[in-house]
Amino acid sequence: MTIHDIAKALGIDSSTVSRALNDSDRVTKKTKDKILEKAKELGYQRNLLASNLRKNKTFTIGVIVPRISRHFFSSAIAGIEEMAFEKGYRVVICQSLEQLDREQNLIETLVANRVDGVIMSISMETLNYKHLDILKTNNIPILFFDRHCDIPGNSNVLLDDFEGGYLGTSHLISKGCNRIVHFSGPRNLKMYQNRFQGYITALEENNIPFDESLVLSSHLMEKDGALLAKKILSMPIQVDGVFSANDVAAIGAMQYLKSKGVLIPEDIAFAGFSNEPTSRVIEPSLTTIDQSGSQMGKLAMELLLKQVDNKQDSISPETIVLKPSLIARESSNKK
Amino acid sequence: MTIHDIAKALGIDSSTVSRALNDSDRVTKKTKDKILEKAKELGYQRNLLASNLRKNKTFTIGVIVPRISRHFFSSAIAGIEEMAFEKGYRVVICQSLEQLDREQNLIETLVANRVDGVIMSISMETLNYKHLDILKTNNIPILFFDRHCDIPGNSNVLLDDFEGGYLGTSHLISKGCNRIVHFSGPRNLKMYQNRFQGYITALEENNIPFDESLVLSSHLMEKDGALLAKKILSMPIQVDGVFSANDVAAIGAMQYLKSKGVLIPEDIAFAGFSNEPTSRVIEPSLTTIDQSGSQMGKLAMELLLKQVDNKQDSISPETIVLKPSLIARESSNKK
DNA sequence: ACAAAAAATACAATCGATTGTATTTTTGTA
DNA sequence: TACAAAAATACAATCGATTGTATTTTTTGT
Repeated sequence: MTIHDIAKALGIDSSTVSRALNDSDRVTKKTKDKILEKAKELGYQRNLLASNLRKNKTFTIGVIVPRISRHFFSSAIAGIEEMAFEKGYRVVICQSLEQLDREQNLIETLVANRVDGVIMSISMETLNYKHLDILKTNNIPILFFDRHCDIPGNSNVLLDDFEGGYLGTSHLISKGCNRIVHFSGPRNLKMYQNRFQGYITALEENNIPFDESLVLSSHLMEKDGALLAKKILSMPIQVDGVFSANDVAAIGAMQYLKSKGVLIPEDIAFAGFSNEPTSRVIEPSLTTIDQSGSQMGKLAMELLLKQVDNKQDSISPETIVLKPSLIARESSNKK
Repeated sequence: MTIHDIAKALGIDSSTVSRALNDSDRVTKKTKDKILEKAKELGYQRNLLASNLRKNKTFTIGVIVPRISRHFFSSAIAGIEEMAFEKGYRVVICQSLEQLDREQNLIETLVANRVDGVIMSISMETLNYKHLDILKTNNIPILFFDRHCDIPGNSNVLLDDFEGGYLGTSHLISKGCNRIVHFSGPRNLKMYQNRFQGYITALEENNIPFDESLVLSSHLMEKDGALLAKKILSMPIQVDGVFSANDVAAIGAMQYLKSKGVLIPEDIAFAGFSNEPTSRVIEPSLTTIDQSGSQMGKLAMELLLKQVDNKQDSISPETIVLKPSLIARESSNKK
């Protein structure tokens, strides 16, 4: 069922049908009505493949995240999708599963599908950005989101991780902690470096000497948290607080410690990062740094669409750094 | 950059270029190599819009879920996407936000984009399926997933909700409950009807009289759970167990009750449905019915692609019903 | 009522790739 | 060497919608 079928059925030309369906003022209302009615009667559905091909525009944005099922990403996607829908765009969502080769493959597919723009959060394996060149070649704007990427000329929507690290650590200090362990993530991710720097700065500002042995790196999974907690208990120093670079590891640690009879927050206070839904529910509820995925998603899409919609007069790239906020809960509520 | 540019650069015809790029054996290896090299040199990227238009096939599957950020759906999507990727398909993910008009809009967009198939979990507002007709008109196979839809001729991948309802309720009864409230969802969703039937059957088998006033319907959000919990406390009957059709509502209720000093499971035992990550962490940990989203997603995609790939000899629709399993935790561990 | 202006519609090229058919080139064999 | 068969390549139509230009129809003013 095409515009030609409608045209034939009415004995008119397909160009008139096309214009009528696009509500052009080059078609009189009478024929417009006739055409619309016939279109409905025949169950016509515009073929966007043809339309997009001709117009060289797809109203589609590609989104690549490491893993859809991570709460932060799924809520970010929800925000991205919502804003896109509002602005008349569609979204193709892909997951890199933290693998560089998948990421590369996805980029190529998105280019082949002629998306109008790309929003992505790079994988942990991504150390260079050669595979992103074809986006530039094809003049497709890209926006990095959550995970920073320092190739110039692109927009970023990020969280101020330094500030988050600083907030979390300062909070613990203000509650009376001064031997604070930091759970950090893979060292190549800027995000974790920044949270770590925030931790250090908070210590310095409060004249607490930095102790290298209190920084424990891992992949920050729940089981890592439990392992690190075990390590804490075997330390010669009496640890009285933990600032974890994510909630998941903090929760793993808390559960291990609780099972060993350690009191939280009295013996060891906790603060995490990300505000996972679980953190509100665990007992004691986990103090954390909020990073509103949905809001970041909306912002990212809005910013990218500004570039997409004004491609010809090339809007200059912009980096938005969102301020995180501390959510103080019971896990740090030392009296 | 098109095949015509490559053709012109080499002084050959674009049809040969096309065939070379598709590795047809109608092109000799020597010219193939020449073409591939030139394609790489010019940074050629196939235009899938044109290709799909010509081939009338997009290798794209549309996925509509109520809400991406719900854990069950995001893990299902992860499974869907993984299987699609493996089979050479792409996935367009959309959320209906439980709204019928959005759902309708999304269906139309997917049809206009000529997706090869649709996987969907209908919204809570969806009471009739007229808006799905255009899929049939356009000969696009659809598979319903998680939320059953009884229009004939389609495949379904479902959980045995009856069995789940039965398992959860029986478990509570075996722990000594006999005045069990059931939190149910919107009545139009078969899923909730089935969980409810499982609840009734478990009561009957244990000679516990069914009491209509113990069935409380809502949208099963966390705040609904809290509201229903309040209602429970004002009931003339002394309730001693709650079987909730999802974890989220159960958690909302538990938190309200805990704040009111009600002991769980001693005063009121709880069982939920879905095995949300939070359920493992709340105290007491929530007994629940497990439904593996990722596995369901993979299965759904595999089944749909069977239909898509053999459209001409119309594979007969199939309904796969997965068996749920009970995860007994502390919230029902009455001694 | 008629020419000129304006409005409505038709014609035809185009987007980029695919594919059936026609033509040219190569290969093998007598 | 010649000729048929086979292989390689070129030609041209097509997918469905859009859009600049040309043509026809209607409207307007005198």
